[in-house]
Amino acid sequence: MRLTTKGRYAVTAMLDLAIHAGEGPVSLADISERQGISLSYLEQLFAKLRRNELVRSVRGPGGGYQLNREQRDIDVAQVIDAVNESVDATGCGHSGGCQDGNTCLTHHLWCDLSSQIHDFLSQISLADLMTRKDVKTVAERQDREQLASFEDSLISAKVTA
Amino acid sequence: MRLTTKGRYAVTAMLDLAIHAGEGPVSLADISERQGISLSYLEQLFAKLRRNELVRSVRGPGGGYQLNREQRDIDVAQVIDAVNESVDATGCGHSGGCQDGNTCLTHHLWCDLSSQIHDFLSQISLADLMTRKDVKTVAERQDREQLASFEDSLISAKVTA
DNA sequence: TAAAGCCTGACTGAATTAGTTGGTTAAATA
DNA sequence: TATTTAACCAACTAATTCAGTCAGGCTTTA
Repeated sequence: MRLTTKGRYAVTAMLDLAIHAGEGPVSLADISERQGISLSYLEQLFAKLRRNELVRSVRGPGGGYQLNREQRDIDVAQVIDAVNESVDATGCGHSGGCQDGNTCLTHHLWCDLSSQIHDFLSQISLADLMTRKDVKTVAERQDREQLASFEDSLISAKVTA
Repeated sequence: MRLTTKGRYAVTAMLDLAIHAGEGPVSLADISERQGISLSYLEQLFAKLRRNELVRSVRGPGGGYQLNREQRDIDVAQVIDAVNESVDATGCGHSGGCQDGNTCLTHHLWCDLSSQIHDFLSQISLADLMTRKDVKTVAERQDREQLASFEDSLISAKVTA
C-alpha cells in the first residue's frame, strides 16, 4: 500500500476542482494557491489524471481543468490509483511470488487489507466529500484567503504604479 | 499510512515465532532462513519489537526469541506500529496542521481512513492468523524446505570431511 | 573459554518524493 | 497579428526512506 502526499495532493486537487466547478475551467495556478501545492508538481499529477480520463483540459487564456465525469462517478480510489499506479499492500502485486517464487506467510493478509482499503476509498465519491461539513468550512476559508491575497496584490500593484 | 516490506517483514517474523513457539526459543537465523529476510535486518526489527514488549529474548547457545504475550493478545496493528513508529494516513499526525497551520481540505478523510485501517488490523491476532488454511500450507512448505537444506548441508559437510 | 546468541551504530545503493528549471504549443484577446 | 495565458513536456535534483550490509561490540551458557 502506498499512500503518501502524492495521493493526498491528487484527491485534494480533484476536490478543489469539484468545489469550483461552477466557475468554468479551473487553472492549476488557482489550485496551487488555494491548496498550497507547487504548480509544477500539480502539472505532473494532472498529466496522469488526464491520461486516466478523470479530468479534461481547456488550453489558452481562461483555460484550466474540468472534471471529465459527474462528481458522484469519481471516487477517491480512482484518483489515488491514477497517480500512484497501484494501491496494493502486498508488495508482490497480488502475484504471490513474495518469497522467491512462492507466496510468503502473510500474503493473504495483505491481499485482504488491500481490498479492505480499496473498498473503503471506492465508496467515497467527490460528491460525497462535497456534502461534508468540514470540507465546506475549509473550502470557505480557502476562498476567503485567496480573495484577500488577490486584493493585497491589487493594492501593491497600485503602489508600485 | 506507511505500509512497506518493513511492517510486512515484522508481521511475518512474528507469525513465524508463533508457529514455532512449541520448540523453545526461536533464533533469528532460523527465521531468516525460513522467511528469506536478512539476519541483520531482522535484528533491527526485533530490537524494536522487544522495546515494545511484544517479544522477549533468551541469550546464549540455544537461545532466541519468544512471544511475550498470548498469541491472541498480539494483533497485527501492534506489530506494525512497533516497527513503523506510526500507522497514520494523514501526514500531519492527526494534528490538522496540514496546510501551513490549518487543516487541509481532505484532512478528515485521511483521519477516517487511518482508523479504518487500524481497526481492521487490530482485529486480527496472531492466533487468528495461525488458524488460516493458507498460513498452515505455507508454514508446512517452509519447514520442509528448511529441513531439506539442513540435510544438504550435512551431506556437503561429510563430503568435505 | 569459546561458541552462539544478541546489541549497536555507521554506512550504502536503490528507489521514491516533491519538487525545480526551462522550455513548447494552443487558444483567446487586444 | 502580437501578446498573453495557461496547458503540456522533459530533464534534472535534493532530500528522504527503505532494505540491507558491515564491523565490532557485549552476554550467556555448554
